[in-house]
Amino acid sequence: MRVIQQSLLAWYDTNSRDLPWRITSDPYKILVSEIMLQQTRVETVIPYYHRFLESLPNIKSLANIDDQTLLKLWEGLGYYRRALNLKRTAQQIVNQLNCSFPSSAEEWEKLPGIGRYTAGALGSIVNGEQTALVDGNVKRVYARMFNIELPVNEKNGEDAVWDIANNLVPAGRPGDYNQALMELGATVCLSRNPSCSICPVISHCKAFKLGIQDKLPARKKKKSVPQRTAASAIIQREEKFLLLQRPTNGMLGGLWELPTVIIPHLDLKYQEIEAIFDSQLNLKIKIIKLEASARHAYTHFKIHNLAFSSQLIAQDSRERLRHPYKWIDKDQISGFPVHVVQQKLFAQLFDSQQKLSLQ
DNA sequence: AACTCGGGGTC
DNA sequence: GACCCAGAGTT
Repeated sequence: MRVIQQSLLAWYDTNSRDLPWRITSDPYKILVSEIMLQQTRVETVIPYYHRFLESLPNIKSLANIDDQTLLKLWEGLGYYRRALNLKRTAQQIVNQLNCSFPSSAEEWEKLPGIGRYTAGALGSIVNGEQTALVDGNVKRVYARMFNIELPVNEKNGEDAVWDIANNLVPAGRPGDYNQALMELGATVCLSRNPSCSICPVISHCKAFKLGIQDKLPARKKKKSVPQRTAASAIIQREEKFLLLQRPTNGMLGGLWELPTVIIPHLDLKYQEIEAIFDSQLNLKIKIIKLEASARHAYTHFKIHNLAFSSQLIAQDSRERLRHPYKWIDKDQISGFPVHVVQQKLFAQLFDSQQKLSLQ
């Protein structure tokens, strides 16, 4: 075994954090952790991880859960497609693989929601296979260690890191080595102000030798994101209001919200917004008054979401709605998975006493 | 290769 | 504001 690998493993043995998915060898639990950790920080995942496994302790319980319960467990974690794909993976393991988990990265990667990184993680950690993995941490560590100048968010740079990772993953303790690499990136080889003085592999780091660790890894800049405006309708009937479910295919799929449309800009006349509700949702309403407003930033656009108290005009229009819907009491909201912009609106509408006393 | 798909922490 | 995080899937 090479010096880099020995140094990193020795460092990992005494400096690794006590993360909940590291004290188990249950493939199911490790699978759940890896999916949750995609593009999501360790500290964010931990409470979700515990709650998820408490409700769904094994692969069969996940395979059989209904989507609404599943999404409620995922609520606030983001990238909700991950949860639905994870369930599909569980179903394939139960029904097609007879409850036996894949035995290699190649087999893992055939399952939905498991790409190159996650397959490498599961192959090495669960199966003990000598297989590499590259995530944001590994890109940063290796880009600095080997002075990779190519942008790591483009194919060339990514391939360069994968080549190094494939060459360096050891036959012994591949799972620990891969985790050590990520642990180093998460706690020492930080994006900003890396703690080079305590780095166990500082003597192997080209960037440190050149004093350019702050300039690596190189990334191609992303373009700025557009601003969008949305209008939501608070439509009350007796003590209840109308909630719609978003289509499972698109963004925030399967989650619930007030009837909501995208509008071209902020200062449309009420009449014009009403026409958009009609054409987009088949919902004929009369807007009464602005009640709440929330802003939110997604990865590829920003949104300003307004909420208007409204009246339903055509009583039968609900029968032609393009989405699943429910009339619910405000106390029932907590039973539905709701995305964060709408949570912000609900907080303004219901949590403060002066607002919307419901008729 | 570019785009879609969340949310939150950080500076 | 911009950047980034144990990325994957689609076009």
